[in-house]
Amino acid sequence: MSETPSTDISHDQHAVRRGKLAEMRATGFDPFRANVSPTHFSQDAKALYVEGQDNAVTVTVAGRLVTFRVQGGSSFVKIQDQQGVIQLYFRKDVLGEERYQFFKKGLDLGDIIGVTGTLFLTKTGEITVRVDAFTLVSKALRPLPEKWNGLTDSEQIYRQRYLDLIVNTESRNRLMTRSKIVSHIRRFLEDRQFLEVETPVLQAIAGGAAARPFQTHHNTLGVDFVLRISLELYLKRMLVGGYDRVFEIGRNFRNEGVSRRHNPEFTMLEVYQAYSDYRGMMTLVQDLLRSICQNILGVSEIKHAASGEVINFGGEWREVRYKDLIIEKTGDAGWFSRSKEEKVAGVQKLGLYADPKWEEFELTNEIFGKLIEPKLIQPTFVTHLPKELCPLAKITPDDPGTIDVFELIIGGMEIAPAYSEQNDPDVQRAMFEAQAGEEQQKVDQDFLLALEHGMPPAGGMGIGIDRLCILLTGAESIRDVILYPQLRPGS
RNA sequence: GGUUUCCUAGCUCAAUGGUAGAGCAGUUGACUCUUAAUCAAUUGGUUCCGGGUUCGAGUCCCGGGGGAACCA
Repeated sequence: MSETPSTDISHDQHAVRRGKLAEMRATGFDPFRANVSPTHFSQDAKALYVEGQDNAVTVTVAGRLVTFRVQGGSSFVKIQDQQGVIQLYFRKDVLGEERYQFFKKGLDLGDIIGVTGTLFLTKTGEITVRVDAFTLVSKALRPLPEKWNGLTDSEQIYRQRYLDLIVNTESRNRLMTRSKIVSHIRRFLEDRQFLEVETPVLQAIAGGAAARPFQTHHNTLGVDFVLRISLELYLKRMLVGGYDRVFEIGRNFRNEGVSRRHNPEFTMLEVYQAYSDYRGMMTLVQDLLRSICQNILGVSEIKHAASGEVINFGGEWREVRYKDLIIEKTGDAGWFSRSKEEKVAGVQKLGLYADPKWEEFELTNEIFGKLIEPKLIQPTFVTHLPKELCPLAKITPDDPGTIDVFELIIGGMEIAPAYSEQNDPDVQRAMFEAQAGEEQQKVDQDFLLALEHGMPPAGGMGIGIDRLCILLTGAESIRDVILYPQLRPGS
């Protein structure tokens, strides 16, 4: 007799689980061919419990095993579904020897099961399902991350988001809040008779913003395309087409840096309303953000994660001119009539890097971006921006150097820019050409043709959904509010 | 792109240049109201990869891969 070298696989959780699966299949049960019909989600089920009436209500619930406590002939386990966690109580005398043994030995943390049973209250006051019958409907062949510390390795959190969602309640809640915010935005706008539309991602010219686009190619047409960097120009064509209130929530792509605040693909909301203007957009965005706070977060103020300051969404929102903020910061009432050399010196004096090659408005905007914007924590409408910053807005009637726009800053971040949209095709063409001259951008002639057919006066607004979610969920990074942030492909 | 920093068991983390360890998870056993259940026993390592220095490298050096923070 040769002794068979019994290889100890007890340390290899993957192998152990595969072994359990093989055993089940050998007895004629394949969990991957089983299913269950849940009658309730976990929290809905718990809500059915009537005080003092144990085992009166029968439910079927399903989810992933996240806690497993065997205690001889009775066991408590917990399963997790979309709504959260519910405790289950398994007893040998209810299930019988064979099924109880299958439960004890066949199941592992991470498995997905369905159970039918009755609701009761444990000694310690937790509503629990007393299990009469159960089915395994998916075997987890890999173990879950540790239960107490969860998953902390940021790389694994992003690459295997599903594990993060299973194990880190905070991530789960934060990303679910994002879904609810987006859904609420749709409802809010639809209630105001805005129509949601979808416009092309593949575009011949990347318009509506200044950013480096991703290049791609259509084989059959034999044409180079870019992925859109903005939604703006196609939505405005909708205004020409007679859709007076439109919006799109869509992905934009910018081939630029990746950071805590930037992902190469990000989600924008853009809204256009005919016969409105940037002041109308102020009301709209205030109402929208307050509505999200009330209905989704259930609050009227939130704590700003970075500064610790409490941001108040109620009350009057501050409104201030760009120019006044710059003068205040530089302490120079004559800043805007200084020469370029003086501005370079002025920027450097404030401790910032200033490139002499920059345009004057860029020098000034460096001060705004680096020293002013990060300090604006409470909701602030910055108005009357220099016209060079955006070629798509109307010039302020009594100040040809500025445009009828605002930038809403909250928590030191630009949350929502809005314009009185330029609808004069000739002015628009001149602005495009001036910009094209500087940056060698192609002019979107097709858009100008549309404007020549007549676009109603309109207010337009954009909201960076990712940044809004950072703000409202107290996240530290854009990666925490994007399910699958961009990473280098793993090895 | 630059600077700094991190990568050790399935997960969370230890380890003066000198025998790679702990908790959880896993395995075996006990336990019919547990709450990070408890108790007893126990398995588990290409220390990200490739070189180098050294009697000796998880640790020091060089190159590469990936992550993070700050800067651009």
